[in-house]
Amino acid sequence: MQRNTQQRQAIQSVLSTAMGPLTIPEIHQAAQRRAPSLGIATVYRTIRRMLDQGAILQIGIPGELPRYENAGRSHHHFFQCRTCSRVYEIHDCPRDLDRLIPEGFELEDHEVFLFGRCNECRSVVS
Amino acid sequence: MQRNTQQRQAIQSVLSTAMGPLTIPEIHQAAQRRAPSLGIATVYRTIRRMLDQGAILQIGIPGELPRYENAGRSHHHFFQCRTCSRVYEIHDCPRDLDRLIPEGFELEDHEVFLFGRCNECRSVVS
DNA sequence: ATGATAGTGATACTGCGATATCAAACATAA
DNA sequence: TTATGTTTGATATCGCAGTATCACTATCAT
Repeated sequence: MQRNTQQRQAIQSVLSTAMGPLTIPEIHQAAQRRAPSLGIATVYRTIRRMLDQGAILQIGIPGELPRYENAGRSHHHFFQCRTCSRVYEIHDCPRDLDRLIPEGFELEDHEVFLFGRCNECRSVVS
Repeated sequence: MQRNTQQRQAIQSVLSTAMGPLTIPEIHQAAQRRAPSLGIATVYRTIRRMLDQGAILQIGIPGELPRYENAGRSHHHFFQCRTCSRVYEIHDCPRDLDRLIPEGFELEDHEVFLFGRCNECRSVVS
């Protein structure tokens, strides 16, 4: 039977308050604020179990480590800042994607990644 | 000085006639029709050199090996078939992506991946 | 034709993300 | 409080994409 440990609480808390999907190292670092001794193996184990249970989803971004976010959120896409590399959720979606595909093809799903500079990084004088 | 070998010609030919970006194993397998003894190390070396020279571009698709395509093509996106895993180019683009991003953010670039079933796989009786 | 040298193929090695191992620590039922 | 069995942290190990090595081969200017 599954136990409710400090470490798991820390990881779940980090994922619940995240602004976007996080990598394993990001989760590890953030969760150590609540559980200082947290080891990287526990992060991998916990994330894998949560994936198996369907509690979180894996998000792949080209050329990056896999990221994880809580399941059950509404359909969304991602914006990655080219300065700080952070990933933000976009709660909107392009329309008419069906018109893009060739005749005879069947569209089931789509992913949209936007890249640029986030609010915070733009306001830094460089 | 760079020499024009059978192996390089085979790899360039494969990339020029491809319907979409190819992985290293895909390039290796296809190029072996023209250069049967072609080794995988030569494919890696040649692709790396062509990347350095700007002759090809690297395309990352979430959860997949990197793919490569000739540079200088017009802006396009990708469709991946969930049955055969092949990737096709889409010569069209969603509009109005600027409206998706939050206030204060700056959009520089975008990637769109479509997933579904290609013409060929749909026509197979299953 | 031939010599200089860039390129090739086989394979050993590297880098690194992810997993397995195991003794110690902790959570929970009784 | 105690016993049981799950979880943890440190670290060894694995898997695999990609690179380095090196003897041999092929290209191409002469």
